[in-house]
Amino acid sequence: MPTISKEDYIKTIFNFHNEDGLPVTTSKIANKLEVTNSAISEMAKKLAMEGYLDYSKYKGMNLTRSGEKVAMQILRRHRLWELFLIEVLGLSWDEVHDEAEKLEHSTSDSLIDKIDEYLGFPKFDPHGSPIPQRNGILPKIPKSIPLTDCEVGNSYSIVRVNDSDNELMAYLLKIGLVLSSSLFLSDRLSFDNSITIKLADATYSLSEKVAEQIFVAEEIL
Amino acid sequence: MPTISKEDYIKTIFNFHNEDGLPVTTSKIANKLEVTNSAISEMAKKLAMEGYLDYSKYKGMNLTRSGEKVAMQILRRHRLWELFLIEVLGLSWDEVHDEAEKLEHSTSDSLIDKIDEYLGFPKFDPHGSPIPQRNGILPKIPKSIPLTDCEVGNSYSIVRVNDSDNELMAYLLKIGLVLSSSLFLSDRLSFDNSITIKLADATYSLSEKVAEQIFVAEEIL
DNA sequence: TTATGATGTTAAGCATGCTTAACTTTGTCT
DNA sequence: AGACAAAGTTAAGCATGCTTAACATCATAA
Repeated sequence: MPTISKEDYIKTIFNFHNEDGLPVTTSKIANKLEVTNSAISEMAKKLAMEGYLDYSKYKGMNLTRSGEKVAMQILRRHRLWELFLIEVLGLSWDEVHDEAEKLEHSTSDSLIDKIDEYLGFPKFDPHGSPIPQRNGILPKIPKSIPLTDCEVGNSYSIVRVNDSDNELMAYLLKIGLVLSSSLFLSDRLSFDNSITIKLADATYSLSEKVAEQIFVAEEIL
Repeated sequence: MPTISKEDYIKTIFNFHNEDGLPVTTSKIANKLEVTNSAISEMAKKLAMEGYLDYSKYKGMNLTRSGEKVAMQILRRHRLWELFLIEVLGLSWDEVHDEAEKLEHSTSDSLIDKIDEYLGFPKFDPHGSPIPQRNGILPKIPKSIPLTDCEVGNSYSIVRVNDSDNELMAYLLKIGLVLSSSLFLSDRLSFDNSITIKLADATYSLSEKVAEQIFVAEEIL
C-alpha cells in the first residue's frame, strides 16, 4: 500500500499524462503538489524502485501497469466521493473537490464499492470525468474538445470540466457554466487567446487558462 | 490543527479518562495505540506544550479544556460516520469502527455538519454512545451499568457497547447481543468473573473482559 | 556551436513519529 | 525501611517527506 503522499504523486502523474500523453515533468508535479522540484526527484526514484513508475533522469515519468492500477483506485475513490457528496449530502460543485481529496485516502475498497452500489454504478462524476469501475476499467468518454480548440461562431455544450481548482469551479457555477449547458463562442483574441462566450443571454470573457479546463461537444442542431 | 497521530492520542486519552475519571497512564495508551511507552512519553510532552494536556512526569495525563474540545470534535466525526455508514450505506455493526477510524481524520467541520443534518441530528451512535453536538456538548446518556456489576438472577436490556474491537462486535452481532435486546444474567463464576447469560433462549458464557464492554439498564417489568 | 537560462538532480539538514536500550521513579511486599 | 519489579522516561537512531543550496543537464538562440 502506498502512503498518502505516494498516492498523490501517482494520481497527479496519471492526470498529467492523461492530458497530453507525454512523459510527465518534474516541475509540473512540483507545481501541482506545491512542493519543490527536489522532493519530486527523490520521490520519483522511490516510486520507480517500487515499480510504479518508469523513470530515467531528466526524461520525465510514466506510470507502469502497477502504477496505473493504483491511479485507477484513487480516481475511483475520488470521483465516487465527489458524486456522493453532491447527490446525497447536497454539497456544491465547488466544495466537493477538496473534501474528496482527503476522503480518497481514507476509504477502503469495500466501502467505496458500497458507495458505488448506492449510487447505482454511475459512469461519470459531477465534472463529467469517467469513474473507474471496480475492475479498474475506465468508461469510454463522449468525444469532446477543449474550448481552446473551438471555432468562433459555433455553439457547444459542456461535456467535462477539469475540477483542479475550487475557485474556478465556484466561478463557473456562478455564471451557470455547468455540465450540459450550452454556450456560443462569439470571439477569440489572438493577443492572449482569451475567448468570449455567450451563456444564457449573458456574455463572459474567459482566459486561455480557464478555457483549457473546459471540454465541449459541438451542439447538434 | 493537530496531526492524525495527535488526534488519535487525544481521543484515546479522552476515552480512558471517561471510563474511570483517573489520570490516564502511559501504558494504557501505548497498549491501545500499539506503540511503545517511550512514544507516549514523548508525545505527552509535546501535547502538553501545545496546551492539550496537563501532564507531569510519572503522574499520568488529563486533557485540558482545549484538549477536550479537540476530543469532542473527533468523537463527533467518528460517531456520526459510524451511524451514517450503518444507516445509509448498510455496513454492519462490526465493519463501521475501522472505517470511521480513518474517516474521522479526513472530514471537515462543514462536511460533518451536513452528515449530522442528513441523519436528523441524532443523539446516539450505533453502539449507544452519545454524539457530541456541533457546539461540543455531549448529550446526556441514559443511566447504565457495566454487565460486570449486575446481579445474578435479574434481567437487563443493552444500552451501550464499547466498540473498541471489531471481532468482539462481530461476535456480539452473531449471538444477537445488540442495542435494546434483553438478557437474563444467570450465573457468575467467582473464579474468573466470567458470566453466563440467557439471550433469546440460548445460553452464552462471556469473559469478564467482554462483560466490561457491555452496559445495561435494569429491565422494567 | 557554444553560452545561457530553465529545468532537473543531489547533498545536507530538519521535523515528525516511531524504535530499542539504558536509566529513573514508583509502589508494594516483607 | 529497603529491595525489587513494574511503570515511566530519556537518549540515540531510523524512515518518511520535506527544505535550501549547490551542481548537472537540456534546449535554444546568437
